[in-house]
Amino acid sequence: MHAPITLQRIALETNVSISTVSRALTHPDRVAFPTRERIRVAALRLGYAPNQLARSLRHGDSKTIGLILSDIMVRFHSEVAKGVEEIAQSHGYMTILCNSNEDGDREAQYLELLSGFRMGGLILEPTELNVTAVEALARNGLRVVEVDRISGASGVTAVLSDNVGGAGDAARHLLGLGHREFGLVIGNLAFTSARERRDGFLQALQRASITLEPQRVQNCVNNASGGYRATLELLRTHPQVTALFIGNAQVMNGALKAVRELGLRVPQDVSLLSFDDTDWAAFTDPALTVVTQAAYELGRAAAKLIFNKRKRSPESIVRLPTQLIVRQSTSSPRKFPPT
Amino acid sequence: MHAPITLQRIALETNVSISTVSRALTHPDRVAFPTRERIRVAALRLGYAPNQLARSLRHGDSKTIGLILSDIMVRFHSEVAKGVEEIAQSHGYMTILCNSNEDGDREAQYLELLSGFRMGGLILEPTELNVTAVEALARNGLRVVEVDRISGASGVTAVLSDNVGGAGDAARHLLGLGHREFGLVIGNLAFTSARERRDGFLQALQRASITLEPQRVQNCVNNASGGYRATLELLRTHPQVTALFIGNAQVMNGALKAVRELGLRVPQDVSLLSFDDTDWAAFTDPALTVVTQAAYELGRAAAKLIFNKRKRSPESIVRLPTQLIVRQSTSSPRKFPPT
DNA sequence: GACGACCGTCGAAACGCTTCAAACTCGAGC
DNA sequence: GCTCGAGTTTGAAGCGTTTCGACGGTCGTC
Repeated sequence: MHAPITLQRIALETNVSISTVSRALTHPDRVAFPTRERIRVAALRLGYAPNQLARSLRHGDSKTIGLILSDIMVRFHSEVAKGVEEIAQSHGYMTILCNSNEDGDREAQYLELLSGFRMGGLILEPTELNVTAVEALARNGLRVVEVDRISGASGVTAVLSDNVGGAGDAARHLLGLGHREFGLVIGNLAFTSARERRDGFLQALQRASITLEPQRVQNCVNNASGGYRATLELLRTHPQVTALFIGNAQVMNGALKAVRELGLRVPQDVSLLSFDDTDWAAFTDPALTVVTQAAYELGRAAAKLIFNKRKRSPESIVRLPTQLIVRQSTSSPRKFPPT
Repeated sequence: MHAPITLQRIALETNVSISTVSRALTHPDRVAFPTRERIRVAALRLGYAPNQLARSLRHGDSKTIGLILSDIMVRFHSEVAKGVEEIAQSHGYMTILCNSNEDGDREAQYLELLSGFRMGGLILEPTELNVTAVEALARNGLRVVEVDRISGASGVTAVLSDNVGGAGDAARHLLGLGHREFGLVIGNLAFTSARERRDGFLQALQRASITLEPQRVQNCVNNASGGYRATLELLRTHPQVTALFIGNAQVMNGALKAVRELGLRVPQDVSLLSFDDTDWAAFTDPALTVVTQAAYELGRAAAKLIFNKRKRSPESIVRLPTQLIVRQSTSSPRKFPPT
């Protein structure tokens, strides 16, 4: 409960001025050796830790970057977070993590608070509700990088998965197995990532001259119960479906539950393929065929854009490839063999 | 790239002093209505966001709490993080998240940096390598709460699962099924959580007059490959084992892989029971019997201790109950029926 | 009509740090 | 002996905010 140690205190102990203490600790070479040592030792003894607030205030930059995620408990997001944190740490920056919970108000609140921290940069998984606020930050010179999806704000860069390509791979895999009756439980179509996955899948089908009625594309919230309900609904109204493309791992969780409850066997009765790999995808029954995103790399790439002082190319979009991992949840359709 | 908006700027625009602007925005009731409105409108128009650094410097407290986790990608940890963030946010605090990766140096580095932020509190999953640093922080008046495990530092409080009780439940469940030949793949025994789980399990066995040779308790690093190797080793040297108690979900992941590779059927050949529930535990083949921790609640409880200004009871330990969830990975032993 | 009370506003100081220009110290050079 | 300059150290200003004591004007009261 002592008062915190300041430069002032060290100055008193060592009989030099505050400015000398400051320079001894931050630019040791510009201070005579004996003085420098005396100060160093005193600082160590007293357990001096520089007040980062004062330091940042003076510098006008706080050596932190902000990270606004929708839900840290979702593995994809935490993987992004770890990538960001990794790069930030290697540049001596700290990461301030905020959970928006896909809530526009909360996101707005964080945006305002973070902008008051004079951060080195901001990385976010945006909702589409605060476009003007984000644009304002970018216009004020803050580096903003969107990840996973884009809000449409101008002046920001983005790091995204190649959703169209990944979904296309998924479609081609299923087509190759002979499927012709598809259903999509795509997640929340409010996000560009979901829309891109849908479009990528549908485009690939179209090349094979297959079009899908809109009712076969289920929009739902990005969690297990959303996926559960949407899957039940889709399979109830379209029992002829032999292959389900699921938009992300959270939704897949609910889809699995639904399929089990309906007593459908995977992949004999219905093939299942989703975006996002997880620790457990290989251990589920059956092991899941997935399109995996390079989440960790997305985070790293986003953070690198913050620190890449050179290239000031606004509004560029970086796309990272996805990868199809074929396991046991997809196979040729039994109900409706290839025509 | 405009210079950031400051009180000064608003003062100029509205022809009042800086101090009046400040009061108009933070204590509106102490400023005459017309002035207050003029200022409010100007601030809004200019997009003023208070410089939190200056504000915090002045206040001597930065409205943030620090959170040092070992690995945000592990679900247990991210769940804790979300709980912490939830409570912090409800108190108007931001959470600064740092990943120590179980690396003592990195933890030390973060401890120093964070202490310079004059935070409202610090929550960490401690290694045992920085006890003195943590004690110093606590002595300086910083509220420190350890979560999941304890470092032994004095002056800090802790929020932990009832590991002994949970492991005891696990043991009693397996004993009840008739198992007598046990093996433990407990994770990293450097942590109190792992030691408590081991001890809880062994104590329960002892009550049933069963003692375990030390070789049947495998220490390993807390990740899938650690669990994989340890499980292989254990089952190689003790093929008579009919039930495996696994220390956490990461290790369980590797254990599952090992058991599969050995061609053992679960639960016919070997029963599997681990700490930590996950999204997927119910979907693995077979669905996993687990002892689940209230991770989210652990995080919330830890954060509440930070904000609980009243009770200044140092070194208290809060224990949260665990729950045994019986699924299909445990059954009566086939190889060695109950004696 | 003068005095005190009160409301609203202002100026200045302070939070802890960095940095620039100025000042000091010494020894070398003439 | 005095000057000059290199090498060190110092004082002061300023980052943007909050807050305290002071100040000026208005109004009620006697």
